Amino acid sequence: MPEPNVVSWTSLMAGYVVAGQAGLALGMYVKMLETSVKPNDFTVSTVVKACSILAELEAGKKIHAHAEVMGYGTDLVVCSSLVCMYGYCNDVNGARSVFDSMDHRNIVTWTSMIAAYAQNGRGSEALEVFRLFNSMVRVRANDFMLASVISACSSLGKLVAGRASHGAVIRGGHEVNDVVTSTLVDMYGKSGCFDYSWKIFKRIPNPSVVEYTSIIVGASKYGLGKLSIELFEEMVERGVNPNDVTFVGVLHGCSHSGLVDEGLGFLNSMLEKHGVEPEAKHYTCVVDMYCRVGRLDEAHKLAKSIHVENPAEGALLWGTLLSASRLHGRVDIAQEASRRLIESNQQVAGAYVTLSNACASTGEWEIAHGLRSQMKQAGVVKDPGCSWVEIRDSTFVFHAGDLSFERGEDVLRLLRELEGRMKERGYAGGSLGLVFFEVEQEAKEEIVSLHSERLALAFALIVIPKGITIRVMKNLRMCKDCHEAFKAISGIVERDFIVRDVNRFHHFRDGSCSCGDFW
DNA sequence: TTAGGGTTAG
Repeated sequence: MPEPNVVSWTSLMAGYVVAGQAGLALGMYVKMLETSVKPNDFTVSTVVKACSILAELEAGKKIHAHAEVMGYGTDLVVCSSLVCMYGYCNDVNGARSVFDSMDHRNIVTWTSMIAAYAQNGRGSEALEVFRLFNSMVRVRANDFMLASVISACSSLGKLVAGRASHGAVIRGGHEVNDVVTSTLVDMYGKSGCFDYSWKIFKRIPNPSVVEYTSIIVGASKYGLGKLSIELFEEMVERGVNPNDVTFVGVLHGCSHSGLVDEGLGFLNSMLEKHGVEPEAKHYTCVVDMYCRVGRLDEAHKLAKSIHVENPAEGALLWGTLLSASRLHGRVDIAQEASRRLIESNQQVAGAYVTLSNACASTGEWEIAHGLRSQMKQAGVVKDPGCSWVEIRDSTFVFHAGDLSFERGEDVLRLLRELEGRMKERGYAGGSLGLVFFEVEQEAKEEIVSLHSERLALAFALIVIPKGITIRVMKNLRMCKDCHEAFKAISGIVERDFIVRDVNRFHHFRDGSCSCGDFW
């Protein structure tokens, strides 16, 4: 074209974006600025989208500034694209400030804001914006918005809100939308209702890779490793190609069900059979797999050989090994793992605490105390974790060892009783977290170091009236045996409430029982 | 010629 105009330039950039060449779209924008053709609002929205895809925050900010100067700072579409861009680049506050600055918003703007929160692990704020949308806007949420809302519910384990959103999906006729169904499969799986997940999944005529992956991840988290392998095989047979996330899902399943050989088989088949290059996250699953069956040295050897792309990836890898070494009393490996975490400035507080606990568990009290002092001196503070349980509309939060809540005494009494009965039946002591320490040579003092999850569970057992079905996750950091014993003793058959941990779905972590057994 | 959604290991 002898004289491309603004529409020609913008079309070309939009074409690059569609074709997955967002970098080239940005390059074209730079070229365009060298000509006499001025960008318009359409151009700006397009390049902002390119920045979103590339997660290029700095470029995005420059374009944002430029847009303000050119007078597009109040345009609805430009602003919506900016909200989305800041969200994709993990600058949620940036997204919110654009959102707040807008005089007019439409459903796309609202959805972008909700998604920005949901994608950045800020589910409660996502739901808060959704509530605001419902109170301010007379338009009904559509499939795009509901997908983000349901995703926020699953990250929070909010089954009540998730069910309500499912209702909105049905009323709006969005059940056929595959993005929506995959969020539902995921949400029910993460909220303790695998049977619902399964029902929804089974009704999908031709599940996509994401829908298959969601159900595989769900099965894996439930300790149904064999089922997750069967689902994987079924999807391959049906010609659906697994992706990197799918492999994380099956490897996770193998790891949590003690299927080491099967897991290694999957790792080795990834590239050859399925064209998916194994990454650090896949090797991390395998490290976890070795750890759960007590093969710490192999896990350690593998961890050392893995190339990590960034500190966060390394933190996941070494954090896995660190907690397993603590559980197995391998102070040597724990020391190396925590050193690596601290040096890379990742989860520093957690690394100190876990190493200190590892030393304490092998009786090296002086080192354990020394590490705590070091933390104090360095001003490193560990945020206490918590668990919570939703009963009807209320949420009850619990912290480890803290009994200062209503009916705290009753909870302690119940746990003592259950613990006593488990011991009578020959299960290892400490399985409910009541630990006895030698204090001052002779006196034995009971120190309550109850896990927050168990407080939440016991509280629910007391508060939920008899006659209501109680369902318990295969969880609570118990091995299979202790879990079965606990279920039998406490008379729990099924569950109707869920105990949540702040570290997302901690309680699914079977295989790491405090009795020390692995399976 | 423009903006929005899903699955991921400790």
